[in-house]
Amino acid sequence: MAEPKANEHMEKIVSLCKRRGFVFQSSEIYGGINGFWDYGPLGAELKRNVKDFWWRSMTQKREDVVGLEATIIMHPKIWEASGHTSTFSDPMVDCLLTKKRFRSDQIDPQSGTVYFYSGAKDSTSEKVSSEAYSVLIGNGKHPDHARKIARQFYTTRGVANPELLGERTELIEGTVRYNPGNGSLFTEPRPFNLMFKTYVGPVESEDNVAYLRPETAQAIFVQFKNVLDVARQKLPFGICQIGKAFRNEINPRNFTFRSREFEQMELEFFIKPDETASKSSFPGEPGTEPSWGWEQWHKYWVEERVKWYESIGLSRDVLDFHWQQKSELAHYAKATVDILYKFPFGTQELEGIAARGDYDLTQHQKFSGKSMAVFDEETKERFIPHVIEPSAGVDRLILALICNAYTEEETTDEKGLKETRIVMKLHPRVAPVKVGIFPLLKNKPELVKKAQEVRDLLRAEMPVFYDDAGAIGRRYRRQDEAGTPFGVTIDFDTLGETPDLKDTVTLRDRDSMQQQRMAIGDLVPFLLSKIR
RNA sequence: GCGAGCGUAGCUCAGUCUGGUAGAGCAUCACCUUGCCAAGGUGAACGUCGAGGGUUCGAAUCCCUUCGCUCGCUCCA
Repeated sequence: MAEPKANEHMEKIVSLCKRRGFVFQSSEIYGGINGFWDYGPLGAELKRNVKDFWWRSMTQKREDVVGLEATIIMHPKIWEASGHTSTFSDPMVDCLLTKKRFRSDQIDPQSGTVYFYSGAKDSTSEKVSSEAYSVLIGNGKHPDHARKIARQFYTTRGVANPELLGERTELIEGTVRYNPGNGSLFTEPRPFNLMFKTYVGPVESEDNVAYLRPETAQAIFVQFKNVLDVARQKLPFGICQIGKAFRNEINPRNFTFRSREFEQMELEFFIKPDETASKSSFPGEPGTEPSWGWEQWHKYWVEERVKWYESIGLSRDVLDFHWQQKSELAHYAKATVDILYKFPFGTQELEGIAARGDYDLTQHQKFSGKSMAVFDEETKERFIPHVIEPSAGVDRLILALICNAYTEEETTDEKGLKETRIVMKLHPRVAPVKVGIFPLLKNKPELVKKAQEVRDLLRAEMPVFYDDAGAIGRRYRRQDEAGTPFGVTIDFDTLGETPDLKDTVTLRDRDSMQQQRMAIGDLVPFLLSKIR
């Protein structure tokens, strides 16, 4: 049974997240709030490290990508142009019999005879349902069709042997209130707006409705021209952004995986349309070939992103890839590749890399009336750029890193007793704390003093954690759970008990538990080489 | 949103059926001990039993409502 095991595994991870301060439930003392999560001390550092590393990799280390930080609340027209206002607020209905959900605007109007019932009573017990119900059947069909469906419905309402009450019929035309599949009545249409709504200004009127952005991408598109004007970039080039987005999810699930408030790291990489690109000069610098068409750029970014995940410890064998079929593609996309991680609760998406064509800029040109076209000096052509969009969810990446790092190791101690060592094998680049610093013994002031000197030396360069409480092994194990990749212990040799070893410390590796002797002066360069 | 299960200390859980003023282990803090891989000693702190309401002389326990979590369905432009 794989299922209970996966749950058990996930529960251990959730438990560790709370115990060590990676993730807390938002507003916990008030009972929590569904779909919102906070990061504790270790989680906040981990997330910051991931975002900083992404930002450095995407923009600071590249010539051809610049950054942007836009507001969460933007002009509501943006969401009309992007299609979110219409597709995010469909009225939905549920079939009362099968519970299947439909968009009420996609139901084909039907005609026929409606059989109404006021309720049903059980023929063998006293049980009664007084819930009204009705069934639509095609004209000329036998009434028993309707009665059969109605009896099924009342059975689901707890009436085991329903005897239908108050039957009456009515001819009806062009209704969308009944399930075309089985004739069952739907629930009342309920609006489903996945965007969080608010009002700009003190008056709550329809004129000043605004939305919390459901994705960060649109901000980049609407500022495209401004960035192009100031950034001294030529196509192809990109604009990236890290920021919060909000979706009022129907059903948040799987710990932080699907939250209502989440953070995205997105790049919109603008390229020439294939016709223009094919006339452009070749070759350029690696990663900036101007003559590449969208398919080459798309592949390029998929590969870049996979390499990036590898560089923070998510190797190709824990990732999975899904090239979306034509039928799965969103309305704006020419091609989409999902990068997925094998979570304990299933293989789920971390990032989507979409070739969006010129859909977004064209929409904004249409809705704003402002030209989004650029002029290409080389080919003397004007065109609306096309876009490749690698869009990653930060919070689900953090969860993937945590799941991937969580390791239980069976070890045997000196007495031959089996014990479990829990280690968070986070990549040193993203680990919240880089090094733990320990005096071998607390009750020897010389050791403590020297350890504090080492702490101060290292603290200037990286996050450190100083601990002198309890046995040394216990302190190592505590840092194992926090994911701290290195431990430095100050012992009597550090103080010069063995003259050759004066001013050296033991450096313990979290994953192998191996120790090596290192001069204090070598610590900073060594550690920096591991964490950068 | 529907259905099922669950909610007691920081964590894992016992106690709930059979109502009588709250327990264990681990973790935490202090001191001691500890010469390199946790769980030695002493002491301390920690829960209005998810919340609200009801029944009762008395509710963690029974009833109702609600919030949260998990699973299945649904949803995920």
